[in-house]
Amino acid sequence: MEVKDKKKHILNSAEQLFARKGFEAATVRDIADAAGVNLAMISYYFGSKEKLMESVFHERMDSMKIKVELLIKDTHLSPFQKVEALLEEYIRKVIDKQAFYKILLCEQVMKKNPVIIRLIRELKLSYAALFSELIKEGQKKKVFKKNIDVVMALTTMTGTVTQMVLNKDYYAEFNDHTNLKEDEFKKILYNKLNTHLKDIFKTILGYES
Amino acid sequence: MEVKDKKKHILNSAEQLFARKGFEAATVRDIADAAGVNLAMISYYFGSKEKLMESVFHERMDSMKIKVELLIKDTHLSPFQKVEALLEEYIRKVIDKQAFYKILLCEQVMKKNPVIIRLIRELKLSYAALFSELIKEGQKKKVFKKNIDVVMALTTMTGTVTQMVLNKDYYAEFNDHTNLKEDEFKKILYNKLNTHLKDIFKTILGYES
DNA sequence: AATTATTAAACAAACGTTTGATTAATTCAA
DNA sequence: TTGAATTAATCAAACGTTTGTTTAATAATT
Repeated sequence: MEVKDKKKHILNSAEQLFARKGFEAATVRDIADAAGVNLAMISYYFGSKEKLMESVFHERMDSMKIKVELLIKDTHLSPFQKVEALLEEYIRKVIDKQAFYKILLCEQVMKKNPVIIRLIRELKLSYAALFSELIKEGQKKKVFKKNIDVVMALTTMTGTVTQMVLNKDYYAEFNDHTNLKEDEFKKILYNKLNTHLKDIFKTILGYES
Repeated sequence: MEVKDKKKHILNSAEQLFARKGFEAATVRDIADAAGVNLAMISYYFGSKEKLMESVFHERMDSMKIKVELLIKDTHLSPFQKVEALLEEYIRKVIDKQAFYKILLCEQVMKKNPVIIRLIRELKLSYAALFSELIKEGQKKKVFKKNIDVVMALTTMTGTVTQMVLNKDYYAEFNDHTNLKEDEFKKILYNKLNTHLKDIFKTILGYES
């Protein structure tokens, strides 16, 4: 196995175990075993357990950033269609990368690792900047109302989706989806979150379809 | 100091440290030091670190349950006023007990301790039952629309409030509230969440004021 | 020949828990 | 109320594990 593949294996195993057990409870021995590599390779490749966590973030954060320019500059889409696209992409990302979003959540609670805190901050600011831009455009075109609270709106978006990832077992139980395959259930979850948040954002933004 | 007071001291310190550092990273020595008691007292009183965590949950969960009967049976309130009351109480609880809600969040991610999982499950089911009851009443009186997704609605409620607790520093920064006293900021947070969620729930429930 | 990758073993530190001795509080017959 | 007997509370020290990390030897690659 190549070195790059081995590193990726370690990162994947670390991501899964950090999400399932938390940073402290997931031992480097757990991670090494899960990745099928020798214990010492983790220090050899990443320096330390802490830096391994930072590597997970560096690796995964990139895929979390939303293609800003593509969305902003697309003249074929209305402001609300752009917001819809933002919602859709965010929901899809979280559902696809549930493990990482669980880690993200815990790190936001602990606020221990300064490198990670900065990365999260940058991600949040980029979302806020993009969303502000979309809102301004909609307000200029008189389809969004004034005095929209950007942070509050994003809080509902991220909060609803994140909470749903945590509650999905209850949701499946409540709606008799326990016998569904994972992919099918994910699709239902995605659709449900999509229509739900779209409706909510119509209210928040003042848009009427 | 009396034994009961000492136990409460330990529970408080444990709650704070579990919220700040997480279950694994918060050591029993940390907790004992913070509570001003000898290390061995924690095993002596609570049996183990795990059972200490369970005691924190048993102690705090009670205050989390919403007074169901009082709300349901109050004939002076309209269905939406009851939903408003539910929202208000939930927001107030989370803002007041932020430390515990952070622990709650992490435990929902890890799902490690079976005792705690069961407690969380019971809490969620009690909220769902109460909320379903309110919705049915509103539908019978023709002020709420049909086909309301209970889990989804509650997910937005809990998700928005929980996420705001995590994002409150960004919120303060964005809205120039960094120089406010904690109590004043809490009040602003409470009011903002209240109006925000009230608006959202008007959409979700179909109520028009 | 020189660099890189891999390993089993060992490292010191920190962990939750227990021990055994000591002190404080409570019980209860005299 | 007294005072010995019993129980409960407290503590410093030590327990055996487990932790993340390092070492030093070996294998593979360049």
